[in-house]
Amino acid sequence: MSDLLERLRGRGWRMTSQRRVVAEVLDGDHVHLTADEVHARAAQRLPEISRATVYNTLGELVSLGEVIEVATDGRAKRYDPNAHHPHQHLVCSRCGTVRDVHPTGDPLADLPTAERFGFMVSQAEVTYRGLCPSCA
Amino acid sequence: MSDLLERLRGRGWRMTSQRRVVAEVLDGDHVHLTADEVHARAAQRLPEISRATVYNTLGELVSLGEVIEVATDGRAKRYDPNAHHPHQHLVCSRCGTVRDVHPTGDPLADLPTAERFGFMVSQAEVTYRGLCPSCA
DNA sequence: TTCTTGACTTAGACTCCGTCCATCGTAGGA
DNA sequence: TCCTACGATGGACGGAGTCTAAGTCAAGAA
Ligand SMILES: [Mn+2]
Ligand SMILES: [Mn+2]
Ligand SMILES: [Zn+2]
Ligand SMILES: [Zn+2]
Repeated sequence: MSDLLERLRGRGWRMTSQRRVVAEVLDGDHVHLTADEVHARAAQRLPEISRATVYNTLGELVSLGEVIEVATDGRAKRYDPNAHHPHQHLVCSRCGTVRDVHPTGDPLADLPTAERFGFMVSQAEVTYRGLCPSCA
Repeated sequence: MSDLLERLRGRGWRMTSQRRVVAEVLDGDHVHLTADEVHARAAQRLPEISRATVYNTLGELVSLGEVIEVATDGRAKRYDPNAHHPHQHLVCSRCGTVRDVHPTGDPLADLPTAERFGFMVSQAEVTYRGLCPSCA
């Protein structure tokens, strides 16, 4: 993640303290924070950072492919910096905990042409649901 | 779907005109309406039906397993009466159109025990994304 | 049939998540 | 050092969904 800042600079980003702090908050694996959680953690280091800036920065990171947006069912989207190792998610249906998982097999290959209805299918997203050890 | 009303009566539901109309609107396969679309169609037959009642009825149908809730990424949830034939969804990333699809293979079987982290995994939901013929 | 009652419906206020906008500030090149 | 276009700010705004208090009515009892 330390080289994320380098990659962004290389793409012509102005390096502001706000963007630096958001990138720092997203450091690490198995991080799946909501925008407001990112904002809260960023605000510990940079108290006056605004929600709008967090949303803007997250949106930019997503469209650069540096962060993945994970939509979880009615609640706020989560932002996942683990964008360079494709994976799927296992979600606890009770408490909402999210884990990265790596299933075998390619779900895209499991969708026959006859079942594509002329769509240009580009992505298959698998969400496993169940009860986590603490909730079971 | 005609026997849906029977099943509901059997479960002790009061049969109101509002519930009847919502059930009628959801009749058919490949129906994936938002709550507001359900409300609009229901209001053609029963002009004074309220949004709250539509939400209540849809929620009840979901928890009875008669309708499936399909969360599509930031937009409004869609309600799918095709609950008794398991299937997955193909979503247009541009216009949001939803199609039912039937992939081969079982994604649950593709998740090794070592990748389950002690969860009691009970469900795998696959969302295929791409551009529909009109959007491509 | 009429009565009774609690389940159901309603309108609108409210919450949550996210976007937009006008204005201000500043990173970084000249 | 100065300039300016890019970025930050906060507050208004919007869509989707929930909640509540008051009114209505389905359906069983008599
Ligand atoms: Mn992840
Ligand atoms: Mn469907
Ligand atoms: Zn849990
Ligand atoms: Zn489309």
